[in-house]
Amino acid sequence: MEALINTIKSFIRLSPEEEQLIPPLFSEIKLGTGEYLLEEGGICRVIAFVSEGLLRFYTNNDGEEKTGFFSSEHEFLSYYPSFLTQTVSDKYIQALEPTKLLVITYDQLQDFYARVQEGERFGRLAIEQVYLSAIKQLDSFYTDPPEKRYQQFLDSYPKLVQRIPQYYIASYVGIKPQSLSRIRNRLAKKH
Amino acid sequence: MEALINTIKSFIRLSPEEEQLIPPLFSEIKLGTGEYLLEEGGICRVIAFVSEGLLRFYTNNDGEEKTGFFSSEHEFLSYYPSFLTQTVSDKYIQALEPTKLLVITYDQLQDFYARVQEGERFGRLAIEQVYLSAIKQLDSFYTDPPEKRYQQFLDSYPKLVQRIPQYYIASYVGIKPQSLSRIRNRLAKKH
DNA sequence: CGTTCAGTTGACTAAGGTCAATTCCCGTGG
DNA sequence: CCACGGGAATTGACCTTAGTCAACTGAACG
Repeated sequence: MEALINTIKSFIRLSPEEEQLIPPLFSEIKLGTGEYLLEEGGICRVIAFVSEGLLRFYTNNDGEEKTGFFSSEHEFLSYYPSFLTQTVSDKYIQALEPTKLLVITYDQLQDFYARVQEGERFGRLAIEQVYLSAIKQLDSFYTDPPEKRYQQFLDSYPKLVQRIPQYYIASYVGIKPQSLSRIRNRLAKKH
Repeated sequence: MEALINTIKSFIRLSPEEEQLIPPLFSEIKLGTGEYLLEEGGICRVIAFVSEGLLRFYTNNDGEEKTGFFSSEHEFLSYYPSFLTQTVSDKYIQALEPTKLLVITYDQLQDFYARVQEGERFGRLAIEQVYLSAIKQLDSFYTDPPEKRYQQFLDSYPKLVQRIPQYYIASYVGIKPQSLSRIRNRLAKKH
């Protein structure tokens, strides 16, 4: 909870009274490995703050899974297209490790917006952050070949590499596990 | 200007007094075909509302242009990663037709946020919109082959197709003009 | 009528996908 | 302690599709 408040404070100012407001608005959820925060056909009812653990966001197209991103400690996580409009989603958010989350519901977030001076501002800044990283990904998909995307993943998340099975990384990069294996082979030979 | 105010009103409520505030905050810019709203090495200093015309957003990677999106009448347009942080960008926004824009600068937008009751809310909702469409594009890049992406472009922007040269459409779809030509050929033979 | 440039077409290349066999790793049970 | 089972990862042969290079067509414009 302390990490959550500090993270919020890195976006906006919080008066001591406002700080008191925060804990009751969030509740803790625990997920075991393989359990879901969001499943196909469900609505993403919360924004989650990861206190502990690791999750992946993915879609299932005709039996083929595509991983959009991974979220680990001290990151906010949601599927905004479903959360913002409170409509049914076709995406999944799954824990890859035993995970602890602090979650806020849509209604409680509206409450936060109403009662915290710079609440709306926080909402805007937070979504800006998420938006910027989505753009960055989109950009990389447009311009970078799989090999470069893999290397960027290694560079950006060196600590996560050991925690994530290779076939999930492949699906994040946008290729099959076999192809990632060949790319790794090629890269290894370069050194 | 009327179209702009109506578009803002589709997001938030505006009191009559607040409505008066809007026009002075925006200024009109005209661009001829081929002229730029944003060039590489520049900072995106405004958010623009397209009153008339058509623009494309693109990057230049080693002499190869990649088109991110097109914007036409009554759409908001900016390159947020540069605008939000007011940092140098490596992207271009170029008019494909004679174009009229209503633009608001970063400072004037902060003014708007401060003086309009639901201003921050508008900022949040607006960026949410932009974010959702970015996600949709990202999703389509992950999952759809070029052929499908082309058909979706035809379906989504039937009116724009005649206004945009094919090689820009190819670069939007993510392939070379030659490949798009072959895809069009294949599709034509199906009917 | 010739220049120019978008668009098409053809031959060939490169890179990821597919299918299948094999190896590696790790945990379980005899 | 070792043998086995199962999923992950690798490797090989072949396929599919976009990229590349280049020639050609066709329409617009002076």
